[in-house]
Amino acid sequence: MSLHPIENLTVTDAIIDKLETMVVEGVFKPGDALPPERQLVKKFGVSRASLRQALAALDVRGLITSRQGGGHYVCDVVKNSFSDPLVSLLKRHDHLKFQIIEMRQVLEGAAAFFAAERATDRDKATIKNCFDALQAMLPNRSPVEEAKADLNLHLAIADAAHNAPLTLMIRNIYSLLLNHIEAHLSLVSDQDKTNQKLQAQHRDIVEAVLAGEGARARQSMQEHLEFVSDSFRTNELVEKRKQTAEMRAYLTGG
Amino acid sequence: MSLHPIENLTVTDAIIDKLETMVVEGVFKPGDALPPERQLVKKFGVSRASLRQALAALDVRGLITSRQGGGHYVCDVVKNSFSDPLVSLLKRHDHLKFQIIEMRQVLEGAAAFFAAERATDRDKATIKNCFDALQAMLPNRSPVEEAKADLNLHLAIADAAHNAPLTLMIRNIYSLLLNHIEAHLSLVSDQDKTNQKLQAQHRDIVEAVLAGEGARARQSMQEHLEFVSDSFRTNELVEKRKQTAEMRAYLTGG
DNA sequence: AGTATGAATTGGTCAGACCAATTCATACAA
DNA sequence: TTGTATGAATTGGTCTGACCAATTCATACT
Repeated sequence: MSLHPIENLTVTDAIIDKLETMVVEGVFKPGDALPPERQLVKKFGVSRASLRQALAALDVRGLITSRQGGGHYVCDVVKNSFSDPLVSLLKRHDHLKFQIIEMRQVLEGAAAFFAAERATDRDKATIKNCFDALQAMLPNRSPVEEAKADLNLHLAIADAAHNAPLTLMIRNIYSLLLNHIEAHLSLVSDQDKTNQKLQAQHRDIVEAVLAGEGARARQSMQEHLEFVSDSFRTNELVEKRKQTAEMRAYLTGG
Repeated sequence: MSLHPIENLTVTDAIIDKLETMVVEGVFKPGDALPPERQLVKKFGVSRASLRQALAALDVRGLITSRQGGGHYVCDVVKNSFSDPLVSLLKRHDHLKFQIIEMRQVLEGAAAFFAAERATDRDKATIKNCFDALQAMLPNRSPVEEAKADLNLHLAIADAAHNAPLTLMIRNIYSLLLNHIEAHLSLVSDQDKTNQKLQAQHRDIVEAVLAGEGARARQSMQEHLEFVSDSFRTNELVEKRKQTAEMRAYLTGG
């Protein structure tokens, strides 16, 4: 067993490649323990430092997990597709979420402004349809469907801004925040007061856009997102309290 | 099952978290070199092995790249999910350039607003230094240097907004438009009237930011970029006419 | 002035030691 | 027999210090 770093310049990269291959080829199956570090070191003829760097890399990639005193274990590789650096950053640095939401206010505010100034008749029809669909959904109370309809309205407005990069960016932000948005909407789905406010805000935005009043459209959109952002924060606190309660129950109840 | 991630038990994880935070917070900006390993070791009070394991993890995550004998460099993390699609779009459709410039107005306007509201004394000092440097450059008439100083001022303001995603996005847009910006600045470098206006606009922006007047900062920034954008268009037309003339001469002259 | 050289800097690797958590065989007790 | 302590062996986590290899940069030379 020889490690020939041909394309890989560093020993560490070669080890990563080797181990990765072995996992993929099924030499080590999911759930299996890797041989102990000191054994791998002998087998590969490398230092423990290099080996451990490689193992750290594989850990980050989600291929293995490690337990001190236990060993290194091959993971059930499932969620590897979600490897966007921003996603993982977002999970580890929660405050970034609110910075992104802040940026969303800026971008969607601008989109609403441009939409009011540039929307074609076709755009306006689409926006109105989305709004009607969202409104017709009130008696339903299906958070998932409502979230989808809500999203459609916002995207219709973004499209009407006729600025492709802007639309693209707004879509990206939505995909980043999708989980949070869905969670949030299902939390507030039974709060009548909140829902009424949201509907009123949506109506205001749509009216402004259809009337071609750019400044008012931007203003309404930003106030709307400000409200959503606040609700976000509030319900996040509620969620944390719930988790605390569950944890307490788990620890005391056995 | 764990409701929330267990505390960081290992030194390596703590280092990863630390460095990640520093990158995200903008302590190290994209393209910057990290301090040498031996220096970080002293600063963090950890061993080089642990530090290097953390660096390996950040490398896998795409936050940094390393060159032997060179150093560790911060990557443009947001590039992947935000501006990559933009690059291909821009190459395929040139007219998108002006839509991107439009978005630049939106983003930098917001950045100026936030900067006015949030800039620390340190931020303000940096902004003022950049402005002074730009102003001191007038007699020089070196378009390249002036472009760089101009860029620095805008980036300093973006940093002062204290919104990491926003800052990165503005940086990305600059890297997208860099060629265009340099070309434009060398075209207008001998137009005294234009330069005077640009200086006055910069002064107005800086004053507003330093005075903490958000609305005025945004307004000034947007007017400034509107002016730049117009100049862009004009000089592009000039350029096209030149090309047309050359083409005609080529065809008729033989 | 341009270039070449070599020392200093900096990342990459290695070796050996010790610490901390886990594992597991053994001995003991119910 | 079964369950449970106990403690040694195993195994991952960390530290130290040394050396190698690529890069960088100032210096001297042409």
